[in-house]
Amino acid sequence: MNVEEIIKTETKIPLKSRSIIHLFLVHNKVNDHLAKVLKPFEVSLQQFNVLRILRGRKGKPANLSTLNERMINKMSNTTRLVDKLLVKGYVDRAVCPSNRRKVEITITTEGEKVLRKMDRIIKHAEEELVHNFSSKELEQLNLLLHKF
Amino acid sequence: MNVEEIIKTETKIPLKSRSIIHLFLVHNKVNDHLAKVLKPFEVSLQQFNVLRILRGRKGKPANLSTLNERMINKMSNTTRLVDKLLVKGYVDRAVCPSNRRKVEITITTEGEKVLRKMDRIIKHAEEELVHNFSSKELEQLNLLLHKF
DNA sequence: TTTATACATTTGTATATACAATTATTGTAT
DNA sequence: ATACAATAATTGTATATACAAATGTATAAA
Repeated sequence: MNVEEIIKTETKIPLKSRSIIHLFLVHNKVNDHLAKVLKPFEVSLQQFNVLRILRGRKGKPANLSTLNERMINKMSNTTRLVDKLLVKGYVDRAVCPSNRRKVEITITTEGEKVLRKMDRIIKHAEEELVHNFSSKELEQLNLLLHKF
Repeated sequence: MNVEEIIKTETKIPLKSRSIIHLFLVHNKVNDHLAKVLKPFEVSLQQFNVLRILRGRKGKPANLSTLNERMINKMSNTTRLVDKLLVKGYVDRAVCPSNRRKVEITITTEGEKVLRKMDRIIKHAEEELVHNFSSKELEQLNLLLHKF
């Protein structure tokens, strides 16, 4: 993935800008690919992440704020995201009895079922995406990303 | 930027997934920051990129397909993006005389003027974002991103 | 108790984007 | 010249998102 070639510029880009453009290009590639493999399930990457978070809570319900905290893309409208999962039957939503301002969101067994299917596909996609990397290189990448 | 801390999980994430999540987190941070510094100009990062591409053509007009090619986020609706720049007076649009299917988009002097202002701000923002990196580390990051 | 403040979520609005369908123009084969 | 395919851009539709404002509930102060 050569940056200059992809964005079709003849001029050499300064290192700092180049790094950031490179980051965007790679993110787009990864994002597009993951979105594509989730397409058959008719869920977005965001929705998939919400389901994963809910499963990670092992039955303990999550309210919207905690959900938001754990999400990769902090977004303001988690309400509508959960709505989508609700109509698909993948999550339940109930008013929290101890604090009626809050809502309690849990994953349904149906949600867990499709999530297991998605897991396999996503795992495979991730492996494809990083197939050029050795473990050592991935460790190195994480160290560098950590500097941002 | 510790991944597990940010997404608030106790369980250790496998290296491959961790790398991808890390990539997303960093991208979000960078994207948010750049969008924020462009906010006062009321242009999106995408619009800024279009202006930069047009300037790079040094007067030579660009049509929508070439514009699309050079954009970081390939998007289907460049038309509407250019519309926004048009109402701001930053670009001109004309039908290509030699091939009336095409349009010719050029940056206006007003567009160039604001672009120069944005350049300074973006340069500064980029330097802030990578301030923890040495040149050598940035080179290394680029090499690793190249593997995607 | 009333009032104010903080909290948690929802809703409204504008913009962004993905994808498909449509329009207009050009090139080409017969 | 006509028909058909290819190209370039635009439009329609559904969904996504950012941001601000509004709603409803709980807590604290006077």
